[in-house]
Amino acid sequence: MPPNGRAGEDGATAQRLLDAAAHEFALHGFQAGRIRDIVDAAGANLAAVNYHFGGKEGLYQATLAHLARRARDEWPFDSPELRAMPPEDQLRAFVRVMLMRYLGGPKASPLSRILAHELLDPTPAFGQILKGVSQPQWARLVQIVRDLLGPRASEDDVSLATLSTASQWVFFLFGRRMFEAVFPALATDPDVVDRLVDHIAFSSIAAMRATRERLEAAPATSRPPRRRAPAEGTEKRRGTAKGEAKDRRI
Amino acid sequence: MPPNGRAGEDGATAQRLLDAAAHEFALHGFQAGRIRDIVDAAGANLAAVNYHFGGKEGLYQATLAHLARRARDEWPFDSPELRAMPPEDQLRAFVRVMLMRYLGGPKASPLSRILAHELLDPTPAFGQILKGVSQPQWARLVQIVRDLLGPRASEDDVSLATLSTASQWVFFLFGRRMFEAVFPALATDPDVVDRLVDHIAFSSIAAMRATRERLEAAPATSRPPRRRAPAEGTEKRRGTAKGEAKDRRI
DNA sequence: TCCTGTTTCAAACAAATTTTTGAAACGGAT
DNA sequence: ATCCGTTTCAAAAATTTGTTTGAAACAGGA
Repeated sequence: MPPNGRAGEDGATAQRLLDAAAHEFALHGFQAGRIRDIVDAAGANLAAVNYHFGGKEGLYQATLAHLARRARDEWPFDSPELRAMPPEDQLRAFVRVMLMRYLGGPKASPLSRILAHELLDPTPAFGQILKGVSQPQWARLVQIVRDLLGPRASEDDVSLATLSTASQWVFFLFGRRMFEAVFPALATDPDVVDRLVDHIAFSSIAAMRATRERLEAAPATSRPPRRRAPAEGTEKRRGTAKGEAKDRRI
Repeated sequence: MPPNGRAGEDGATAQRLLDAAAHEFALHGFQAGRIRDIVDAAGANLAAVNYHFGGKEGLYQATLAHLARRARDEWPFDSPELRAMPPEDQLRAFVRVMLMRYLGGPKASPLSRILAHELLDPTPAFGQILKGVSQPQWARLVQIVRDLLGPRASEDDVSLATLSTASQWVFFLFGRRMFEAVFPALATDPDVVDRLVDHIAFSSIAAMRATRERLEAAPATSRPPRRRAPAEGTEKRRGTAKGEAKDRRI
């Protein structure tokens, strides 16, 4: 009989399963990820997943924990040395780390891709991964942006500028294939990442400088001039009511 | 016996199936989308999908075709009137259309979300949807950006600026949940879309203006100053070899 | 060596999902 | 009214995929 189901990262098999699971879940997400493919890649028996992790969901959880731990070590986006630099350089360093995570080829972070799947079709683990992985990064970036925008910037100004900046690398979390298809010349440049870092840092800083100038010119409001009016934004979710099948989806 | 399996959009049932399928596939993608949920939502029998579309894959194909046709009509991003405006206004209009597609609540385009799923975990339909849906939009945007950057801009300059601009709305194709979690104040503003349009247009134009100034100041090269060096970018795909199960995935 | 707890394995099992089937309902034309 | 092609339906097969099982292999210590 299995000890309790609850195991973590002791045996060599369990370790190989975690690595293979990271790959598979990164590629296809939780629901579409096949545990048969995982055990094949890990050279393990089908029952190993249940023995070591108590099931597919347990393996997923363990994989997330495993990856989160590794990501913190391998791609630090914060450090005392960084904090000592001017905000422009802090931003540049931040951009580099993020782009390496997303475009860094074999070194790219599977966790990022899993987060992408969770964003599109969340599982119960969504909240946890958002809080543990994304929030710290956003918080750090918000600090940098606030420095760049200066004291006149409102919270919303900072939020908007943070979004615009981050989106320029978050794009590659999803859009790598689109990038390669639409801009093949750029995408095949061996220096892509460097050129992207340069460009994103340059244009983000330029945009924020312009915003700062606007804010410091007009002392009254902080919202840019409006032109048109109406909008809305809500959307349905998959109801947990309607006694349907298992709720592997949120 | 089914006529041939090949049907399109004649019967009322087939139409309802298409609508329900658009919703389901937009939410969960092809693989995770359940045909049982589709027929339930459409008030049709389980066998109807096979009768009318020859199977789940046929329904998916038909849904894509159906949505592509509708998207062209409902959210035009190009027109003679638009072309007559100054490029700044063209960009603003473009941003608005795209944000409405992604954040427009019930009016948001299911096709966009399906594209998102395809980007993350492509099916054989990926090429078709990229070519038919995305490419025209990118091409139009590239034109606008080229106008804004002026004649000194190289192809790569245009590509980079296009990416930076587009990424600011493409973000919301995937990141809506993140947006809501990280910037709740902004996300619940009833005027979000308008504020985002204003901000994205403003900061994109500011960034491009800065790039243009840089280009026109230094006549020689067109690449911004470098700082660090190395990088790479490749990644494995799921091999079609290794006689595995059906290749619903690419 | 023998015992004991752990790990691996092939096969069976179970649950969920897609596909098929054969009959019934339907609707218009003869 | 009857015929015939089309469409719908409930039920059953087939497939895919996660889980369980019972035995065998393994490892370390009495």
